[in-house]
Amino acid sequence: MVTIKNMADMLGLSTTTVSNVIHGKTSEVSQKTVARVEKLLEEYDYVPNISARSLTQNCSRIIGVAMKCRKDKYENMIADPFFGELLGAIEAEVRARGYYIMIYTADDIREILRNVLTWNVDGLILIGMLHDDFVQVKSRYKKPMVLIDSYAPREVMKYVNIGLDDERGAYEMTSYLLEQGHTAIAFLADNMEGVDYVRYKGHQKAMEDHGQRTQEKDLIIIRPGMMEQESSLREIWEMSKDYTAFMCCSDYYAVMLMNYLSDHGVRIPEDLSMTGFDDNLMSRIVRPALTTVRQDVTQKGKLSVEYLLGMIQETEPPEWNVRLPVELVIRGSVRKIG
Amino acid sequence: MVTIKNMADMLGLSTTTVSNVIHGKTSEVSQKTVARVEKLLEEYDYVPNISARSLTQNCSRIIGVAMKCRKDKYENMIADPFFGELLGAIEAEVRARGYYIMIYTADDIREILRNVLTWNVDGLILIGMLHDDFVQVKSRYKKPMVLIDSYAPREVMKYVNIGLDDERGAYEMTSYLLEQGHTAIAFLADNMEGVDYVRYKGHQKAMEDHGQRTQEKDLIIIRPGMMEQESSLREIWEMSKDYTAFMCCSDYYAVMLMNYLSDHGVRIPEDLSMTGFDDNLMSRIVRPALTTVRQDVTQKGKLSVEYLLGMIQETEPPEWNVRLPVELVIRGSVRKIG
DNA sequence: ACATAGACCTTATGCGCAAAAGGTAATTTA
DNA sequence: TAAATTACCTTTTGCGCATAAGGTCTATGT
Repeated sequence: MVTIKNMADMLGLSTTTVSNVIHGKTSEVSQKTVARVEKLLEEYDYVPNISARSLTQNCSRIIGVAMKCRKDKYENMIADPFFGELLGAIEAEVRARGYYIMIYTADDIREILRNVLTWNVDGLILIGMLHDDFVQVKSRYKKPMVLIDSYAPREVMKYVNIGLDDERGAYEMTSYLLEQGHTAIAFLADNMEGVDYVRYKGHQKAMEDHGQRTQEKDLIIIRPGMMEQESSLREIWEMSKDYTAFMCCSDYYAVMLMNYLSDHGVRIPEDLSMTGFDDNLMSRIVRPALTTVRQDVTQKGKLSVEYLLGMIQETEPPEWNVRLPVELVIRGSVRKIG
Repeated sequence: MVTIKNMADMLGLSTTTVSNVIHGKTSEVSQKTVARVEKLLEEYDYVPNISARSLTQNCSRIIGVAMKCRKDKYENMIADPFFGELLGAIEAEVRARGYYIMIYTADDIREILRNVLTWNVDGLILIGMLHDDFVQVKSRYKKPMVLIDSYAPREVMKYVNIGLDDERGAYEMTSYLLEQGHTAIAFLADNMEGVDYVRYKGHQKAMEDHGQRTQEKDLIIIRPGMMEQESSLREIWEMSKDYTAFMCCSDYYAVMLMNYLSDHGVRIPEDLSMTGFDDNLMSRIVRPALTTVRQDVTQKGKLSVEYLLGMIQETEPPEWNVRLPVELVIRGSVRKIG
């Protein structure tokens, strides 16, 4: 490994001078010396050691991307088209700005926290973080953070919170289903803590506004692994007989379900209408193509990096709570009835 | 940030003693002191600074994952289900073994190399690397490397090379198509340098073994971005009239194409049969479900980490050239003709 | 002629950690 | 009883880098 000292020795200079050239502080070095140093750096293709730099500057140029996930979902996490797209967008933007990303996934938030601290990351992007976990992170990690899809409570709003207008998205989707004559709607959600809770609220509101009421039994919580489990899928299939429409909180669930159901003779949308959320690649390639709520995942990722790097450079973000617009995308998975 | 020195000062000990406790070298420290130190470490939730450790030990516990990709594919790279799954598997395995991963993507291999060197990564996983680029990496990076889907030439076989039995996969698929009566087969590939070249060879061999011959015009090279471009898709659509089957080197291409073609009135498989490669989630959810060649991407990722970490710990890998098995998966996208 | 200011260097220091080398008692061994 | 060993510490050094604090020499002003 070639170091600044190597370069300095070869040139008969001090490390300071070489360092100054590297950092473009050329006002303090003669033109001639600058040229000599630059030539040698080029020749030996000098690359600084980030660890060393990180030690002195107390900044690592690393952006941490943390998402809590259950053990049984580890491998599927990044593979999930939604996360993949988001991560890809974040990665591209971070790299374009000369930073690096480090991905942390674990089911224990403390493990994530330990990793973040051990690397001394300059800023953190938290994806889908729940309240209790966020509080833990906040108590130990004092640098800038951006939350994505995290619905943190108001009192922690000193951190940028990027998400969708989830309530509106769900409201519009439900309204659309109602307009198409559906009233027996099952709502399939991940859990009732984060984003999906807000979506459910939007759904409820739309139902009420149209004179319908929601019942607890119509809310189906998808536990991890259920979509890959024959028995769970079967259960949902049996429930489907009571409904004319399934409203899912993600394209992934909708698509997996459509797949299973149509394999078992349920015709979509003739027997059952189906909607998703996100507008992934998947929703476009299935048949019937999925009626869903579009969000701009790339924009989400890009924006979060922009805001975070801004905060790292100590500029106040233009907004603390960003709600990106959603758009109803009508395709072929919903049938008009009645 | 709490450091070893902080801890030592609070206890009236030297940093060495604290460091020894941290590293479990308790034979050199009295029981009583060990207990005192451990209590304080726990209390303050001490986390080592990896940068500092990396400096002294000359190892970073980072595994670099590098893939070259063109500028116009940046954001789609990780989002691609194949890469997502692979990356997810690698990430899970690396984390389970106490290492970290850093992802490097760029269109210029020198930029990747610079990043790898700057972080002093302990080992490198190169995905889909072409020969010339690999030579460049090899000339500057001297630590263990594992190649995935890279078809490096024999002389560099000191590095573990993990891939599929691509030739066999393509051979079997072509044989199947021939058995179903197809002879007018177009072969859609990414380029003729890496994996796809070997697949094409397998295709050719099968054709020849069955008394058919391949012509240059039947080989369609998919340039980046083509699958997202109306004009290119239209071109391919027009070509489709000359064939009874399209054999694609990835599920992604097959699915995107199926999508476009069926939107334009081409019935699959009635008018055109279609096959993929990989057996992604996508291939299962499209209709008709895609006939494809299955590979175990998770196994691929896991194995590459296993081998790499083995090499880092200086054990010779059991194999230098790993060809994972492939399996023909027959679904509904190929029609029997004649 | 002497102070002052720049231009262009170097020396010294410390980031947090690991490990080699060096202590000092208490305990064992021959 | 002296030498050797052991148990349990500390001091010192250096990883590669950035930077504060010092140098020395020349040009400029009065």
